[in-house]
Amino acid sequence: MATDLEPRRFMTKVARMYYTHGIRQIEIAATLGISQARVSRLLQAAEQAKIVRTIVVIPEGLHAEVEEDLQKRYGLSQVHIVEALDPNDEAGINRDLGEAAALILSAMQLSGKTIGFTSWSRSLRSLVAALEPSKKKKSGATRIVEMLGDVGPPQLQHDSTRSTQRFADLIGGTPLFIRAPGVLSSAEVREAMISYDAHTREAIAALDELDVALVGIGTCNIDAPLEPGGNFFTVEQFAMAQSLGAVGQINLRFIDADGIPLESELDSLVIGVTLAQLPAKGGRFAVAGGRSKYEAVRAALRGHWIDTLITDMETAERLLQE
Amino acid sequence: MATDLEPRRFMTKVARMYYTHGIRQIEIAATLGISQARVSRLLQAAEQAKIVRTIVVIPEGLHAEVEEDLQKRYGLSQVHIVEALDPNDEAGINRDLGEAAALILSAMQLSGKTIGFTSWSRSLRSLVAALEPSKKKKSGATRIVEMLGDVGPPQLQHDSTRSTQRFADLIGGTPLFIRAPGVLSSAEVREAMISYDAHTREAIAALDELDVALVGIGTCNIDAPLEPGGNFFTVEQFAMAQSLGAVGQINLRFIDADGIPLESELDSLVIGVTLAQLPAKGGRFAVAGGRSKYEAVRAALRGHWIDTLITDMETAERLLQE
DNA sequence: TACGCAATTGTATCAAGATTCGTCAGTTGC
DNA sequence: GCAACTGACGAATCTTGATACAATTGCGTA
Repeated sequence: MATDLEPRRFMTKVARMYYTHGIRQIEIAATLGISQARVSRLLQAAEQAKIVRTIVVIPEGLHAEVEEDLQKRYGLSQVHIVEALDPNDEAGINRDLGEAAALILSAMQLSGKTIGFTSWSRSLRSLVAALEPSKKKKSGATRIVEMLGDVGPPQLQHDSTRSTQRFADLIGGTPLFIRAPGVLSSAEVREAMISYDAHTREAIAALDELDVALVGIGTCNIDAPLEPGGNFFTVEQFAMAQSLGAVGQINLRFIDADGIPLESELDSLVIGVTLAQLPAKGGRFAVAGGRSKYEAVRAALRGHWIDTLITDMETAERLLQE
Repeated sequence: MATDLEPRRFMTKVARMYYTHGIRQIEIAATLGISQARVSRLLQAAEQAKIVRTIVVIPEGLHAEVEEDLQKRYGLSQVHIVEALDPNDEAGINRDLGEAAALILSAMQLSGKTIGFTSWSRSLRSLVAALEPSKKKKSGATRIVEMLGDVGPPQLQHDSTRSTQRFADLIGGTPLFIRAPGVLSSAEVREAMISYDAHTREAIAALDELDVALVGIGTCNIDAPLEPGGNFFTVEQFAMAQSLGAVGQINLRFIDADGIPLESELDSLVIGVTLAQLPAKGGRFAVAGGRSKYEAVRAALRGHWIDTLITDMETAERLLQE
């Protein structure tokens, strides 16, 4: 009888009985005339189908003190701190930061804005993975612009493109892709690449009109999934940047320990946002944490290249020391 | 050290480990050096403290067909249907409807609006009970206006006032109370009561500027927590309304089976919103269901006094028959 | 029609999590 | 200063929920 309800309906019914009304599985089974095992499985399915969502809200002001200190110290508009489970597990930290960032972002008013996105950043891809679909009205005026061309191996490029697409879908905007390598072998090739593709030109033009930028902060090393050369900097180029004093980079624009941009011929090889193009105060987001990125994050803060930071507790505390 | 911050922090940490990372309670206990029992208790506490929220999303379009049919049939802008566990349990239905309505309402843009609220309605009080605090910026311009004076015993009046207050808090607006009985013994007393209190006058004035109204739909009987007489209609008055053809009432304004307002001297005894004051199309909300209210809901729909309905499946299907 | 394969469901069992109960530390009151 | 009280905690225990496995159903194919 009740069994001939459509599966989704049935799942919802059971889920509501279990979670909303707090009825035990056996009782649900009894009233519906099915076995307890089935109830258990239906609940699993409901969770799988995202009918049931269990979220852990990080209470506002949990880390209020540290957050405020950081805000004052570096003149930031917003700071969010996530407690890391294991300070050594950078992948885990990135996931956690991404989730937190997703919550923060979904609470923001983004429609109509032009949003720069760095799809190769792991933490930002985590963000997208954690974003929940919201039924906000789609606004065609909202644009999601990639802020850097492709970097790394083809697999990563796929992931990146999918992230941008999904991000745009979830936020209800139009994605603008940069379908060109992020790093090229010479300034001439770079020019050629830009003139080559209309979509890319459109995206690059949009970089001048960013309202919000989700930037990636990186070290001066080549991280795991990236490969030197090809469409990325070579080991030598990184070494050269370091010899100029670079301690980190923001979307592949190198900065020194004080956040001063280090201009070099490397800049002319990159297809992507420049530091000067970053939006005005209030729209410069970074999601970055973990020990390896500490120097880079500090430099970015010192240079005021970001004003909204989502990071882990350990990094936050180190940023406050000295 | 920090007063009650430490436990919350701990709860959050454990909750994140358990729910977000899916670690078993024993393992959490092991890594944190506490017992499994404590982990279990912390998780309960976290749920209690609303740090962990488990919500059952009613998938969009689950009842699409019935909802659309209802929309067309009665010219409604929105219909939401909730599956009732037990069609006989009116209290349960009200809770369910309230929860659903809370979800819908929280997805709406309400800031800056003037919102009429009927605090004695059980389903609307359920709505408030189910509303989650949202960290939307408080807008002083948002006003929550009571649409009816006090009815029923003192306890109910307390609950009503608290509901209105809480609703205003959660939505981020200012509450405007009507601190006067909802039903008076004569038109003269009514006038006197209105002129008596400045707050009440202010609230009543706001009723002319409603953007959204959350109305209560009622039968022509005296429901459990209400008492005849005093600040409510007497049995005789209800009987009189029925003899005029009333099958229900919207905030104590009687209507017949076709939704035609039944004007009588009873109207001059009520301190509250009039049907003419209801906002324009799109802002007339009703949360009502259960067998007893069917006639009244149908009448309200026929008269186009509401255009957004949240009801239960059984009522919805009955509304589509005949 | 019979057979085989896969998907679905229930039974029995096992693991995970909730709860009971006794202990202990910190408070209150006399 | 010493009961009596209160609340937090962990070990043991009991309950609840997940799962392995078997039975059953449904369906396409020979």
